Amino acid sequence: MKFTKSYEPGEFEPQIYAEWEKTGVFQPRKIVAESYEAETQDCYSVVMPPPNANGNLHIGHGLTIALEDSLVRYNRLRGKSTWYVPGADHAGFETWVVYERALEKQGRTRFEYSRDELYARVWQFVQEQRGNMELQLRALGASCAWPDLTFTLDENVVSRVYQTFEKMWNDGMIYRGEKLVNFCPKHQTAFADIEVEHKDEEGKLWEVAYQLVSVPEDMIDSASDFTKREIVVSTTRPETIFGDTAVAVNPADERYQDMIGGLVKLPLTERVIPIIADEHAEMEYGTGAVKITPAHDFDDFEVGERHGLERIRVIGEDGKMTAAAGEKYAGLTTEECRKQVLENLEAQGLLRGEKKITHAVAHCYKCGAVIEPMLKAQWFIDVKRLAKAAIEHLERGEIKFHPANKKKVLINYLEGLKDWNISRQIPWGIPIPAFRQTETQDAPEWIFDIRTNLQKIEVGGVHYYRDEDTFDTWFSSSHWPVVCTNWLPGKENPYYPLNVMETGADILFAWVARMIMMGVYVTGEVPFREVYLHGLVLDEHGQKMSKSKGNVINPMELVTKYGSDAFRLGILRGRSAGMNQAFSENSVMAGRNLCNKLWNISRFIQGMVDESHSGSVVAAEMIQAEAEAEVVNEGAVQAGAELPYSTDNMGEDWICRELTACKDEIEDDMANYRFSEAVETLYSVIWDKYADWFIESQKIYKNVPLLKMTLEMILKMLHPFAPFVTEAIWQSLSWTEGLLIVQKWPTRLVFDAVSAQNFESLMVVVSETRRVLTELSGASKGKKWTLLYGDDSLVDDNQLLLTKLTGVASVISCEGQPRGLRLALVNHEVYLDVPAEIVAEYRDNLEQRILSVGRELDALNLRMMNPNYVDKAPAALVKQTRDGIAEKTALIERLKGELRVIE
RNA sequence: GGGUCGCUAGCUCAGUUGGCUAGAGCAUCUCGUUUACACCGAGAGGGUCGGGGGUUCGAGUCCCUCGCGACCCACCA
Repeated sequence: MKFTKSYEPGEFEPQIYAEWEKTGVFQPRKIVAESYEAETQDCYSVVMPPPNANGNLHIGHGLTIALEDSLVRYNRLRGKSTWYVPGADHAGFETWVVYERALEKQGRTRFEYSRDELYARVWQFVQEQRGNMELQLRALGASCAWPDLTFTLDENVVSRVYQTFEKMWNDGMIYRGEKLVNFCPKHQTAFADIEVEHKDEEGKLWEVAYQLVSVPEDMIDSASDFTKREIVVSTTRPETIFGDTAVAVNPADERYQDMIGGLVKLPLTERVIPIIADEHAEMEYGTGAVKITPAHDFDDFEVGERHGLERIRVIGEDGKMTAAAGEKYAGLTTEECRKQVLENLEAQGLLRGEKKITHAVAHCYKCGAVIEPMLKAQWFIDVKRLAKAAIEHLERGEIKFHPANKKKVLINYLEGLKDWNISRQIPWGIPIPAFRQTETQDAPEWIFDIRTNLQKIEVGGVHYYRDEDTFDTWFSSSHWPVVCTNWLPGKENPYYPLNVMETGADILFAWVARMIMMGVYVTGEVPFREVYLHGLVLDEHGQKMSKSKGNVINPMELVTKYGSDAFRLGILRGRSAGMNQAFSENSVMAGRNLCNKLWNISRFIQGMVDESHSGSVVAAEMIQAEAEAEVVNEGAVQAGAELPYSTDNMGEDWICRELTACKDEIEDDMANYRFSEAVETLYSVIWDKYADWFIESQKIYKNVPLLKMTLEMILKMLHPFAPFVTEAIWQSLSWTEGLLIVQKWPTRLVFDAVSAQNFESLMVVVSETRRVLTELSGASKGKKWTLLYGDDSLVDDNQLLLTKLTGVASVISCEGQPRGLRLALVNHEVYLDVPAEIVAEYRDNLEQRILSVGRELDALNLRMMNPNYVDKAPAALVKQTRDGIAEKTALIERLKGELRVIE
């Protein structure tokens, strides 16, 4: 391959990915087999949160892949047998909604088909749509084990879920109960608590008078005129009046003491209901009296339980009033009914007031419809036991969280968790393996059986009928780490628990909590050792992305435009665990620029390598020989150290030091999931250090073996984050072999510390010279000045390098006769040989500089004058301050000397 | 009602256990046709770290308090 002038990601990415995949490097080296001996230390496992099988990847997936794949590639380079298991989600409800919409477009409804027909149709639909997301994962560079891709409806998933269900069934943790559930009338299904969205909304609180028809006997005297009396209740849902079975007041409420135990006539009906005392009624709220509708309100349901009240369903699953509401109202929508009820109450003079209030209203998270609390027989899991065990493992510190505070948040959630409704009335999902004795919806006897492909089964001569409901997808996906790693009871599995679970912070409760509960329940172990939660990717202004706002960023467009690596680098930068953070194309552009920079660094190095093998080698060697003649390499390499190259100048020791520090930092960052910092470190070492200083210095002193070795090291270190460009370079270089993806992570380099330090000192000379030169450029544009030096061996040894880096005409000794402008350097005697009039022009700058250094000096002196500081601060710090004072004092003296020369 | 997080340069964010003159990317300004790169190079400007108080020799960092913003949980009729 030949190096083009700039890196074109599109020309490399597809082929490179195909080659990785083809050669099998994504597969774990160690597989789970009968004879496998566990060497957990060598294994590293991550499972992908499964994207919707028939969907497209969004920006959140892009972040997930960037994070997970970086971890996986980093650990692969570190020699681990990595297993990154990809997944695809049948996404029960999500997909069902999409399918039902498509069905409706054809003018059909779900009611025209049987459950099995619908299931088959959605299966077909998903197969037709499938595949995009998998291509997109490849485009993002996910180095996952494709042959092990797990679909959430795969046979092994279903059978594992059934085993758990059976275990829970036998453990008495599953029960069927008629309880109030969150029901979406649009989608005709129940939801778990976690799936409903509460939104504060404007509403109205009406006050309705209920006439008393009797009072308790012992109070007959005090309420002799009770027939004229009434009790005014407060309600936000007058349409549910037909379901009222009591009016509740607080037992401590003096206003209503004499009414407790009495009866009222329910307005608009002929029914008579009791007045009861219950803590649920708050004295301060509204009138203090509340109507109780056990079949349509979660609180009232509980009140009803406590008082043994009847549950009357007045709203049906279609969201319309039932016959129980009376023939005048049956069939009306709740909204229409409310209107009529209010009108009729008004007409009868029973409406006593109305005021605006703000209250939380439950909505379907998908369609926004108001959730109707509905009385339904459903399967529930008694989660107390699950939660308790999970909390115990969490409190023992078996899972490390990033960010750490999420552990507390999770425990807090688990402690208050209520029983979990796992029945869903949608056909697309895993059928619940339960059969009832009768054909009607509810039956006294249920049995567990996994023959869910049959509607009717026979057991011991008795017929049983399948429950038509499916599992909540979170019930099956809570098994994800277990099923993806093929965990089996009694069998060693070095990939379970996972090393880390990476997913969005938004599904901490819905998914992470359930995986932990289920993992502990099924395997007795936590399912993962660490959890990394990423926040939401917001748009560039910090706004949530949404279709309606039109600010959605498509990751695939960015990949096409700037390359996969650029996208990955861009999305990782400036991002930390658990935080919702803004994202813009700018950061992707910066990533693209880095890729191009590295590409050109490599192109340049390849050029030097080629040169050293060709005819022009003579010229190169001459320069090098010339350079070496000038260099007195004072810093000896550490005794006993063996180097794969020889260090000929200080810059080489310096870059070895910097690259080693970089390597250490990346290891530290990755151990702590500090992706952004790792990328930042690499960015700075490649650009600000390697390219700006080392490569520049290598234009004078060529050390080809070192150039090769350091470039390889950089490629390896950047590979986890920018896999394509690094592999493309690796493939394009003339001397490298094999695939970069399976190379060995670099080791520390040996360097001479004194030499490295000297180079840094020289860098200061260069920077100062450049700064002064730009400041002078106005008056003396285009002229090339000479740099003079006095008693300065470091400068003396590096004339060529200084000339190259500063762009001066030459660097020569002033031979004891200093002239021109002295640079404001503490440890060096260097002059810029400009005429006196230019030095005079520099006078203002000099004065400013003196003032500024003076201020710094004052600050240091002030610190030293504080006896407490000298006493209590660490000695090293105090010494530093002292040295600083000495340096700055000397510097000021010099600058003042300059000023005197000018005058 | 309970809880979490954030407020640092024009923008988006770093700043790990308190310690040199608070950093980066992008943006802005000046200069630059040095044969790896204009997806570049050299330089510059820009912050009383949300307000107030406290602890400390020393606070962006720890504590208290107030303000603003975001999010999560919760059955207030």
